[in-house]
Amino acid sequence: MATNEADYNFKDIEATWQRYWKENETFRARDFDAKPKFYVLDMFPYPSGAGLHIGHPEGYTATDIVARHRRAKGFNVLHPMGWDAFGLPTEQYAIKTGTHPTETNKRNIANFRGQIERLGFAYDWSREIDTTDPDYYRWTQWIFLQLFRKGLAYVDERPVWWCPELRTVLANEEVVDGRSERGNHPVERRNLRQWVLKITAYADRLLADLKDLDWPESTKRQQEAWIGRSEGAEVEFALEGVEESLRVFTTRPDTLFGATYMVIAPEHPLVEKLTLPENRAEVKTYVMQAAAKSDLDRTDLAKDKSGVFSGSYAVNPVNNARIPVWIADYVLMSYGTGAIMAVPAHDQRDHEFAQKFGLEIKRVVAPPKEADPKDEECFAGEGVNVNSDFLDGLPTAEAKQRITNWLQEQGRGRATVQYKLRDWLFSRQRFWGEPFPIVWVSEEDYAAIGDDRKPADPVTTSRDGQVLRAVSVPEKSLPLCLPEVASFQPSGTGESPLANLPEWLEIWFNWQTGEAVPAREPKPDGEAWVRGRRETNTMPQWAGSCWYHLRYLDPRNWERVVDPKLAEYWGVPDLYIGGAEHAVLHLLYARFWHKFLFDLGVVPQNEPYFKLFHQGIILGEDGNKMSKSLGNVVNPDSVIADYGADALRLYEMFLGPLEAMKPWNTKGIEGVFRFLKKVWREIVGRDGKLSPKIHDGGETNPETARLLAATIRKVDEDIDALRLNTAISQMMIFINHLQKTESTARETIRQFVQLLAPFAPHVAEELWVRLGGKPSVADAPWPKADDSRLTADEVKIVFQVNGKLRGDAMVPAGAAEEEVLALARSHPRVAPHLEGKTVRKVIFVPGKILNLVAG
RNA sequence: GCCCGGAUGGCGGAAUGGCAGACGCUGCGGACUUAAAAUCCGCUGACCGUAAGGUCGUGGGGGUUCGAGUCCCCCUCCGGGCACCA
Repeated sequence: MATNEADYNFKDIEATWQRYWKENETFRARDFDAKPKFYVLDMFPYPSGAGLHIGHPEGYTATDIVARHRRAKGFNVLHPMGWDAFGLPTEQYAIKTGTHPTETNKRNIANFRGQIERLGFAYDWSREIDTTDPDYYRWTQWIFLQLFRKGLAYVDERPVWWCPELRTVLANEEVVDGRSERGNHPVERRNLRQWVLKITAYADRLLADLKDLDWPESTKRQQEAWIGRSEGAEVEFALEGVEESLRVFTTRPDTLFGATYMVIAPEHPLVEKLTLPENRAEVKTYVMQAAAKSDLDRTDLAKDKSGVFSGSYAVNPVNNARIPVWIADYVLMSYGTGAIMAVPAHDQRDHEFAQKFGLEIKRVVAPPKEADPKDEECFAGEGVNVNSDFLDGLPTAEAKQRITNWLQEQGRGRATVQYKLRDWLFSRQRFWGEPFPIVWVSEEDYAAIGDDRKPADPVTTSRDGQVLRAVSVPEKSLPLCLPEVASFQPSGTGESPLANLPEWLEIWFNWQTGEAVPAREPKPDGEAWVRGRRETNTMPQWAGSCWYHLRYLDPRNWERVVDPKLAEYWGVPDLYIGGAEHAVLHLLYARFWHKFLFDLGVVPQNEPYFKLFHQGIILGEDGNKMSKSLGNVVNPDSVIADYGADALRLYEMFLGPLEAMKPWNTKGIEGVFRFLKKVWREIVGRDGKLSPKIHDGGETNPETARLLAATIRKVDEDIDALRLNTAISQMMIFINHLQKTESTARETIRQFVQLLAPFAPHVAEELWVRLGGKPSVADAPWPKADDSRLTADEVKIVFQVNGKLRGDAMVPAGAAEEEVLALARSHPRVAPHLEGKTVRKVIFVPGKILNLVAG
């Protein structure tokens, strides 16, 4: 017991019970316990220097309530917490102050952990993980090496997003409207050599398996749209005067007869060959302009079409029509084949282009009669083919089939599927990330190195004219730790600060043991030593969070990512709660890695998160997003100081539906604080002893018994459905009722305290003890609702006349229609409305309503 | 432009097609107090009415139904996502 105090002293109570939970390891999850397991996971935070935000406890409280509820219901609950600690702010701080990120990180984590502990969450801290801990990133590197060996990690020079402010490249997913997702800095296209993960190899599965996931529909749709599967056909167009043919992708092969020109992207490899001498100057200018255009300009909302004629012609395979080949930046090199057949009569973009440049528009699909006549000009819908020779009269779907078969027979095309999803750009030019466990060696040395260090197809680059090939360091030698650096500034050459460390970078490398010595020293003896250069890129912040849900199962395992028996026992999270902002970043990447690990046999499930829920955003009191500049930021520490953690937890849940965006209201927290004080007063008398209202023996007040049963049932169901706001309302109704009663059975109030415990655990522990319970209340089995109390002898029937409420009456539960009808007719408020009318129809819903239709 | 989600008192919100506004906040009135705080009690959608009671009312318009906040169609506004992806 914390105190013998008469008043609700949340400070003492919360400190006491937090200490109790820690000392007794109350929330330790037991491996292989015979109870059914329940794994509930929060998206782990980035431990920023700013400390915990008021939004963090929202999701964390929700999972905590679920975890404590499940525990009370007899589950072996795993509820862990950790740190997604690689990231830019820590590194920026290091650049500014010279403080090593490890130092900053340690401090920030201690601060975050303290804040989280003061909220009283039932985490199993023995499983705490930190993505920047070499013991953790060792396994991030290990998974990368498996990807590398399977050919799913490769190096490619390609136009990538470069952020000059951050001095690093960013993935597609990290760029929003031409700006970096983190920090909102402008980004530009640069051709750079980068590590890329072949997430596209999993595109079909990432899409198809969405159907098995219990996720918010909007998030599933976002992923679906991001993966962007479209079925269509590839068609080969012969080119005049050029040997190569031009391959295009189209989703509308049925409109092939309407193709009146072709467009290739300015970056298309055939631009040069297709440009006739007299067009050269113009094309060159255009291509250069397109290259200089920022992507924001290129995808500008105005979308003013531009392009130039190459001078060359292609041949439409279906009718041998000669059609001009244009170069235009509305065709993207990065999608499909970088070339299209333009059908201006049936594609909006082609139509705009054709109009602007006076190109032929040939209609080949007749719209259905009900189509909007203003679509006459350009009809992109489905209809019936016309002007299409052997396709005439066929509806779109059949025409597609027919022409695709024809192309296949002619060897001029085939059915294909395209995805919008691009491979995942995986390298960053930063210090504070996982180093790639990769060494670059010469072609000759590569040949001598064992196959278990290489992918089937070599990953190759060139440096200063020399061809280099990538080999993995031996798994046994992991982790490859971040070296000490003098400066955290990126190198001036677009490489990470690691490139500034010749001792670390240029090495003699023993490919069998992973040992390395600086290259300036003499080559050590032994056959396995080769000259090597380390990879200087580091992994993006997403890497560590791709698999952290697995490490919690077995956080200190030195031999494996996770013990298969533990992976089997705990499985994947039964509930995952976190923000919706990760819909296509973390949640897509983690699915990819998890599926890959499934394929390797490391885990027995093919998806990491079957049930996902997004908590909403808590806005400032003024209804705006909380921000320092608006001065509307609410600090959790000061709320805890003023009202306590229990009140904060309760209030965040009481604000509204968990998934909703809702404003903070300082007055509102006083309401839940008042509720806690009322609960306290019902149990603790003014003298600090048990309230004299509490009696032993059974509950004597039938209404109390009924309301208790209803409350148990509602709180139970609401927690399962994450309707935590209405669960709290119900508890308020219950306590308001108790306040009006003369006396309450000890057992009644004990059960109520159990219901409160997941929401306000500290005060519940304290009251539980004061009621004679043995700590912890978390160990007490969840109360069962006495359903017999819920079936009343009498029910209220509402009387309506013509659908309007006119009165009500209590009737015996099983009352027959005739009885109720008689009551209604004679009801003083109903009768006047029936005067002079005949009842034409009676609708009777037993136990609910009697509606008289009269006229 | 396309795809989602939403709109309910002064505010946050509640409501298996069946009493709209639970619960909380705010406001008003009252009790306790020398006083204040705290606590407790009552009222608190709009309009008409002394009252009993009545009329209206869930963004707007239409529909289905004995009955619609809830289901269907159209529109407005707000939020989110995608956006030249062929």
